[in-house]
Amino acid sequence: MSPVAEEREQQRRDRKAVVSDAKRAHILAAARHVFEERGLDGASIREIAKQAGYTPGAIYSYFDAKEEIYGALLGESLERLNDAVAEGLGAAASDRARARHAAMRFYGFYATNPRDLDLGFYLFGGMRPHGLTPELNARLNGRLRDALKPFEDALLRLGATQDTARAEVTAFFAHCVGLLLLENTKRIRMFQEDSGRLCECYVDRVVERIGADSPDTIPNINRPQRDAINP
Amino acid sequence: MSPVAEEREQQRRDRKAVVSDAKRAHILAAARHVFEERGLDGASIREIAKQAGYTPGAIYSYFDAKEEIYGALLGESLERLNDAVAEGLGAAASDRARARHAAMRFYGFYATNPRDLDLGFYLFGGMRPHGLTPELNARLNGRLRDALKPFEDALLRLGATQDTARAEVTAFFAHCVGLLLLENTKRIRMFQEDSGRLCECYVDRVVERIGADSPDTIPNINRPQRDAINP
Amino acid sequence: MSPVAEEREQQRRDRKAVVSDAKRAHILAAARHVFEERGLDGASIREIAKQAGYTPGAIYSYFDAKEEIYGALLGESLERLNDAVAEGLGAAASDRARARHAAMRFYGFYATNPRDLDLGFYLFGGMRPHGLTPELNARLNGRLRDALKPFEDALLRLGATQDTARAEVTAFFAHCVGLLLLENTKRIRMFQEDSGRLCECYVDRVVERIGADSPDTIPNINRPQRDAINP
Amino acid sequence: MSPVAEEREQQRRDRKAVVSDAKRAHILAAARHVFEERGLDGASIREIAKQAGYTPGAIYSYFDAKEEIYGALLGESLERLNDAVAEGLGAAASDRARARHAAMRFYGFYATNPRDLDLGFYLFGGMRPHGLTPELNARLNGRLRDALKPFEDALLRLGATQDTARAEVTAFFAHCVGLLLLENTKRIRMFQEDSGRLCECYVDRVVERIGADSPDTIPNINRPQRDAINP
DNA sequence: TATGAATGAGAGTTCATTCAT
DNA sequence: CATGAATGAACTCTCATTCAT
Repeated sequence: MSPVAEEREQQRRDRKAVVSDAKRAHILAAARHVFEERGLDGASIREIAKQAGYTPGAIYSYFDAKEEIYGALLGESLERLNDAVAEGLGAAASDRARARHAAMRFYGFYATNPRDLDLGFYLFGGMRPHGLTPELNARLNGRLRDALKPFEDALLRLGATQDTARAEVTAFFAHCVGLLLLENTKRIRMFQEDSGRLCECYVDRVVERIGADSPDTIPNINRPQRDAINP
Repeated sequence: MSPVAEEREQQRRDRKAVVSDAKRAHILAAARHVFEERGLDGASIREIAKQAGYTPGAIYSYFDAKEEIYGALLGESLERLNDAVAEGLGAAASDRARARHAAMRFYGFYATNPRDLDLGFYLFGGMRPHGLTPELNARLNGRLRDALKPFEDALLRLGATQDTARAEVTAFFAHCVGLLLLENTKRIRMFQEDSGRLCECYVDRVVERIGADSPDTIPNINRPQRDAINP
Repeated sequence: MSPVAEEREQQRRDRKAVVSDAKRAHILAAARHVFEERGLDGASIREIAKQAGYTPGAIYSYFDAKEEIYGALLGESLERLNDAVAEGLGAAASDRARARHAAMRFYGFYATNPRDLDLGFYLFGGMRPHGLTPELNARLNGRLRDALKPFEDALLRLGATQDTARAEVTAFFAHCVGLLLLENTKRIRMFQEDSGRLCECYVDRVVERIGADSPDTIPNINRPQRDAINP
Repeated sequence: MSPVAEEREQQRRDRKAVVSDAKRAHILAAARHVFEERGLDGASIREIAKQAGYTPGAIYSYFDAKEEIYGALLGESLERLNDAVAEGLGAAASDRARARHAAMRFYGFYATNPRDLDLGFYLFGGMRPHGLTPELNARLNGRLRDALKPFEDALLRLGATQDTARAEVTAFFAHCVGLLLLENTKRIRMFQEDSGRLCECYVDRVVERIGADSPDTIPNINRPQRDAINP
């Protein structure tokens, strides 16, 4: 094939790939939509296909199995999470602020997009052979950790040891997840509390504890009373 | 009807009710068993009936719908939870100890019986028309709060205000739930942490914070270092 | 339970069992019908159910899997085969006649019911996990051998050794199967031959060969020329 | 069009035809491969296309339907069968040897390539609208007969009449097919016999019977005992 | 010629639920 | 009270085939 023809061929392939990717994304969007409306169990291939304007069989041109769709959905979700955490992080004026920002952004992402949390737990929980290969699993795990990295880094900068930082991040993650679940299932109302405020409280305490010896560049005038969650 | 006949009729009804309750309990036990072995999705009416020694149709003599079984199961689960939390509580030598005991027992129950957590979240999450009437829902909510009451009471005794105690209990509940979920989905391994230890840490901090002015009757020699989770 | 009640209960169970068996047989008949009309591949659960006047799911009250239907069909077929072979065998006047009768009845059964041959080969060929358990397989194999037993016995009576009899039976079985297949696929026409006559020829030769030293009680006047298939 | 241009056009057409035929053959080879590995049912157009390095749609440039592929495959198979039978036939030292050679080669081909037998029976059995036109059917039938011709000729040379030869060939073909089927479905093991030996036995008997009056040029010292299959 | 997305039909199977008995 | 057959809808997934590009 002549170089010219080769290039044309390449262009054609690219064009096709672009279209194909767009359609895949479209199906994924439909899947997310269905999933948001009817939950994970209600999200059948039929329903996803219908939403996307396809027949069920057509879906299998883009995904090998239903679980692969979920895998892709989770991957996408984690990317958005990372983006959300990173956004505005550079503007933080101090390590304390960075820690708070990173943590609250993490929380905020899932507070705003509750279905992404379901997705994460469903998939991280138990997956069928297809869809979540060990490699994909590792990659997704990595992206989750990535999203918590900024918080961890800030803690380290505040003087925490590696071990302490890791433990605090883990505990924070758990706290977040718990609050979010309570929020999603409306359980938090039962306790007449606001999960966002509780999370902020928790993060502040962690930051105070870790950064006790590291004077904040901008003194934290607004939050003097930290003896109890509810002053 | 003569008073005598009326009494007899009542006795007959009572007898029937006792038998019926026993059978209901038996089916519930079977359901719990199936549910523990195969998870929520794997637990079909057929399977539960088989386990209980019945045919599928028979189940509907005792429960109106599958979800009602789950509701009953959750009710039962919450009773066991309350029992677990109460057990040995009287033997605690101090309010600090009572607080720790109540909290860790709560955690321990779900750590030991992970399926009960699933159950709780499945049902508290979203339920179909049958199965979780508002009244039942309220009752179950109440029992959940009951299980956290001992912890709350201990905090109050340690000097917390009503608001603080409620907030701390809520936050603790969330923390617990988060840790347990991470544990169940093996996510906690990802962070190379132990959820039990993290929970203990969390509880200790709460107790220290609240009980700062209330000297423990038995000085807590074994846990002097509370500056960081990972010393 | 009183003996009377027990007996009644037993009767009720029997009645139910009879009805159930009849329905099972009805489904089997429908399956055989579908199978005869559309072949093994065309015989879907849906089609069988429709034929039997059921919805697809109902079939699974009687059979655990599609292949179990085939298994049952084959079992039934082999019973009919055995019956066919046994019929009129007692009336045979000599061992030679018995041998001929047993062999030709075997052939005749499959010549008359070509689908039963398909069934046998499909199932004996390769079966999925369900439907043809090793035990069932062994039982079916046994019934097939049973159907050839009368022929084998007759050969033994005619003086064949055990080994010779077994080999002759095997060869006869193969010959039969080959002829029947050619017949069913109309290949035999291609050769302008009649498979029934060829089979008779084959059997006669075997009988002559084995029974050479064992004078027939009724001299076989009608078949003097055995030098070639086509005299 | 000028004669020159016409010739050029013809050349172009020829070139195209050659290329097309080569690709067709390539697809056929892929189909055979798939079919050998996964059987008739497992051989999907998708799989064949993948093996051949094509996409499913491309296959339809060369074959109108899946069944046509099978038809072509069978045609090819029969050519190979004819080749196999012919090979080394000239070296046979006597008519008896030729007969034995031709027959056992026929048997050997299918014993070695069991899938070709499946193919033959699948197609010769029942075919859908496409794939096996009467003409193709006639041609394939012809090739099958061709493969049996050498055996028939040898029998004629040994003195058989036309009718006898045809009948014997038919019977042999059936015997072969039966043995091969028993072999393929492992049924022959059930009888603890070896199908190859049984076939040889059968052929020897036919040859002895037919060639009784025609002394073999090379006396058959090695096979003196022909009174029973199992001496 | 080749692509590959898309169709439409269909496969086996499962399930909660109902209901005559 | 208990049975168990039956429903009807749903499930994921596969396939031969078509067709615009």
